Amino acid sequence: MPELPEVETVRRGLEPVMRGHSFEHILQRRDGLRFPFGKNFKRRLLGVTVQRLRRRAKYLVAELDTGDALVIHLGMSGRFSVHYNRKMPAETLGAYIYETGADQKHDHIVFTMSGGATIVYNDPRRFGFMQVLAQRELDQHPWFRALGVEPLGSDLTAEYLAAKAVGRKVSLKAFLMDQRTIAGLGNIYVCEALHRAGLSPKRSAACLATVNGQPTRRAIRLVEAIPDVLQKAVHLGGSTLRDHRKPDGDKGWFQETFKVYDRTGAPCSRTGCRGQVKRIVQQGRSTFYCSACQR
DNA sequence: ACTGTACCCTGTAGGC
DNA sequence: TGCCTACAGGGTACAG
Repeated sequence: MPELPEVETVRRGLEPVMRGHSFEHILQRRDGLRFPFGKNFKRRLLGVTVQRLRRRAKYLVAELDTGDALVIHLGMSGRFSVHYNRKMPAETLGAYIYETGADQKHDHIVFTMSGGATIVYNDPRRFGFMQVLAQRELDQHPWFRALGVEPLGSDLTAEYLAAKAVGRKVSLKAFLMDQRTIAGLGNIYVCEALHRAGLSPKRSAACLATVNGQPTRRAIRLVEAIPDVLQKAVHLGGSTLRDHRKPDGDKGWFQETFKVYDRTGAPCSRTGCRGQVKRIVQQGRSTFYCSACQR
């Protein structure tokens, strides 16, 4: 579900209720999600203060004053909701659910923070996961070790992409979906960025490699299109297809501006292009693109 | 080393 | 109404 813009939207919603506050109560309703939470999950959080909440790729990282970090991945259907103005001991979740009409069945974790906010993690498919890890081991942890550059920083350059693409026969779609290339892209934003860059998702990634030591125009177009589409999406609170919600419950609105994603059969929106959006399957996932203007 | 497929899990939409 | 299939924003294990 959540790609970089959705995770960043969640981070912005959680930060004000987590930063500077400690975990007062934790209701843990199962042993784990995709992976076990870990044996000392609650013990390493209770009474501990969150110093800051940052994002790396599609991970949320709550840095704690113990030197630990609560690391969270939302998988496909994970979402957080924040409830203010009511201090709710974890034991009273039943009452909370009754009051709010929340989905009890898939509410897996409830944090009650010292500042008074109640934070509920809901995840029907349970592809999400969270664990407490030592901050100093994060960089070498399998979840983080091989991640590529952040697309919104200054690290994403045509030269970087070109170097990564040398000799790669995989499709551009698969190349950009790979978190080792660029961290945080997913199906929606890869499709949208490729359309904006005018590149076919079927083309081999090697087409981005340098020619005579110079970055290709294709690589340059991509490193412009990717941050552009991500920034606009963050600005609109991400894309809500079904699950994604900001922690305050609002939807994201970027889906209203999709050029190709989930628009099979629609006329291509590029000025002067008379093509229409096609759907194909690559790596077992849908790809949406315009074969007329994406070459 | 690289590439593609199957799989984890639940819910929903669409065809019949 | 029900049943069936296909598909969904993610990542990983494995086979070739």
